[in-house]
Amino acid sequence: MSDYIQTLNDAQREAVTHYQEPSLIVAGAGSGKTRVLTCRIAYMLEQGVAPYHILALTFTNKAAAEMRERISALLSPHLTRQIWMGTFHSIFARILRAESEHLGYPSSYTIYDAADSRNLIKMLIREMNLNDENYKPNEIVSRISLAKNNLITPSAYEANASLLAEDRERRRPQFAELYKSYALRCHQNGAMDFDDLLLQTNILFRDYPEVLAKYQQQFHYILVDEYQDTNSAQYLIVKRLAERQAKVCVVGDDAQSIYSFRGAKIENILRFKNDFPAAKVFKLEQNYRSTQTIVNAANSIIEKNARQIRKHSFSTGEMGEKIRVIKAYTDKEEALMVANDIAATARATSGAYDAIAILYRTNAQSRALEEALRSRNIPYKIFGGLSFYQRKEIKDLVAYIRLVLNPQDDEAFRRIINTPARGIGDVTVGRIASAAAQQGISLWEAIHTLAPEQMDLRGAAGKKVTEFVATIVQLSALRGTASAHELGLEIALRSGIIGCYKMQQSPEATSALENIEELINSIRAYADEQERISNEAGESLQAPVTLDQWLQNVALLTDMDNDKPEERNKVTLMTVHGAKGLEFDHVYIAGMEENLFPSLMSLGTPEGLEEERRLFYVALTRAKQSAMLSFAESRFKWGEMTFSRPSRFLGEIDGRYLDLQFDESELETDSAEELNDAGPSFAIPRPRALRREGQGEEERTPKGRMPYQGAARTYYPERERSSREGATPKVQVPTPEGRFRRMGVRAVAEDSAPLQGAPEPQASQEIAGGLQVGMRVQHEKFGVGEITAIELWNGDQKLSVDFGAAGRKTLLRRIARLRILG
DNA sequence: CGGACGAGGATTTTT
DNA sequence: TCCTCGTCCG
Repeated sequence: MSDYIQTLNDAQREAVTHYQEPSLIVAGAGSGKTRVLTCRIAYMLEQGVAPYHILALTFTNKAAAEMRERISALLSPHLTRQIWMGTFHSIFARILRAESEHLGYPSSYTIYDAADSRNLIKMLIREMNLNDENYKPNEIVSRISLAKNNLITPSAYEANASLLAEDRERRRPQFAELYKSYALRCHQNGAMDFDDLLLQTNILFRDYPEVLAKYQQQFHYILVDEYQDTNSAQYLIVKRLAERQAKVCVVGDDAQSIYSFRGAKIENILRFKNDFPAAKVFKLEQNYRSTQTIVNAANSIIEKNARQIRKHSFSTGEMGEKIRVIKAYTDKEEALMVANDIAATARATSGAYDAIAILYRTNAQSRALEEALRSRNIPYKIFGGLSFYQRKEIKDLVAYIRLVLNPQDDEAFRRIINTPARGIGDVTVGRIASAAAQQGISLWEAIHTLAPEQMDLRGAAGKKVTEFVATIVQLSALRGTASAHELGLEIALRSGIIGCYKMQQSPEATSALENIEELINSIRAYADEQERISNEAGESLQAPVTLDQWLQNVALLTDMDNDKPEERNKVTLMTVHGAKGLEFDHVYIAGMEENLFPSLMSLGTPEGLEEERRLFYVALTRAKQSAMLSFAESRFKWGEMTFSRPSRFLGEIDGRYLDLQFDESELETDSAEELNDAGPSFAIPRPRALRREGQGEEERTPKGRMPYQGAARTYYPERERSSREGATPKVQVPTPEGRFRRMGVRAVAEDSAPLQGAPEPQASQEIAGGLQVGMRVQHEKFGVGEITAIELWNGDQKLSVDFGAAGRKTLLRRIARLRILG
């Protein structure tokens, strides 16, 4: 038996060697899931299974690449290469290319990304004269996506009375029509969106049994990674392929299902035993990644979920340090405290920044953290935001390539017909479009085959269009002779994209040029790589790699894969979603607040809350050695100061594993209130009211007023009157913030000592009884002032105090230590 | 046609 | 706050 088998634990070994049976491998966080998967495949190959009978499906290119690499390390690359291994999307994109004729698509069909879909939808909404109020492009796109993921085709949609009724209720009765035109237009353009890759595969397998049979015979073994994240379309594909003979093995962790908003169905893994009654269940429960503290704490959270496959994760590692929980007054202070702690951690680990990650629920939280890290000279890299392939210059260049390779691609055409600006505006494009529609041809075919006059174009417009045609024709002619990257470079040059950025001197233009260069290099790298793979496998590539092949590949790429050397040894900042599958020695989870984590949007349903809890579970289990959780009592959100309470999740962690660096009562009371506040409505009213009132006041407020005040709920007319003092508008927010910041730095500088300024545990009623409008109070810094307004806020009081010369301040009762003078 | 400016909207996002 | 979209004007 091979060495690698010996190194597995019993549960892992069982899961690896029982490859002849349909299996569900429930793999807890850090339980060596990838290892089991790769060993299982390697073992199968060793046992004589032919690689081309194996289908291994992942969700990310990265996961597929990693697996391929690891199997190659165990066995010959030649074998590994022949495994059908890749993402759902790339594998079925490939199958769809081979079978495209059945569905009436060109085999070189284009793959639309999210932006393409959205643009097309927007255009259709405009064409159909649907008002924007009830037909918001994003909503339409996501509803179409939802339909496709649930295998509802346009005609099925049309025939579904309850869906139609739903649309009528939502006042968008023409949605079905819109969906139909969208699908039709995609088909005409020779394009599939991401969801189509799965939907069309299902249609193919449904309508062409002989095609299905072919692949059923092809794949004897089907392995699916991250099964908890499969959607209905993916589920059905797997089920269909497995119907005849294939042994299905799915690997996943229901506790880490965090993509329901993209159609993932946790039910797929929960009900796997029903679908495959013969399946054996293997549970990998030993966590090799984290300390006992972290594993136990994570267990104590996930226990609260009703729907799950019960398992007991355990660690035999060190107990490890407790999970620290810290409180900050503002998001800025939170960021500084985190940064300071990271500085200390890095010092203790001789500057191993890459062992550290800061995770957060929303990308918007990254800014404050970034600033704090910069101020402490801590190197960091940030994920999220625009990916390489979403940048304008890249999308433009790719659109040129698309059009050169697929003349049907109207979306690409529209994108570049006037990019860089060449004087072909909406009017001209409109005329081309109506001529094309009349003839039933694509936009490119129209300008390519029709004379300008036939499109109602004369003078300058016609001439410009003719020039454009000439450019594209020239480029098309190069297809036969130029290598892939030469053609790419020619396209970049002759399209004028490179020229237009070279003319500008801005840093943006420079970076755009660099990106273009990188894209062209990537074409070359791709071709070289393909060649290398062939050589390694002992085959010779019959034909040189074409740009078509690269394009088909690139549409499904994201830039998560390539880590540049200069990005090493830096602290990682990313959303919790982005961190799935990763691990770090030290993890900081910021923004542990109600309505943020768990997100406000998720609180409407119990399922939503459970998913947030799983998300938190994912976040915590990224940590190998230590975790620190933080929350802020106030936070800038969309330019407005908002106030929040600590996340209920903090209260859900078994207290034995926590090291609270503030008074425990703050957690208990807050989360207790939250839990008693039954029903889904509790989370919604407060912010709504907040925003509405804030906006209402804004109208009456001079411009430049700080949002801190604009957001305030106004119970007392005094407030409004005092807002007349526009003389010192700007000092109001910076001042309290500056105060908090100083306090924060001091608190962290004192290292592990409890935070200064932690409020005395005091019932809010008592506080309310203690203060009244008109009372005089003394503040340690601002001196003596008079209370002009009191608002109740999240169980605390927000005070407006006029300190005379020192200005008018807004303070939180709990935070500001005020002496009452009477 | 295209730049400039203001209003409005803003979870998470493997493909 | 910050990004995107639509409108207005040169």
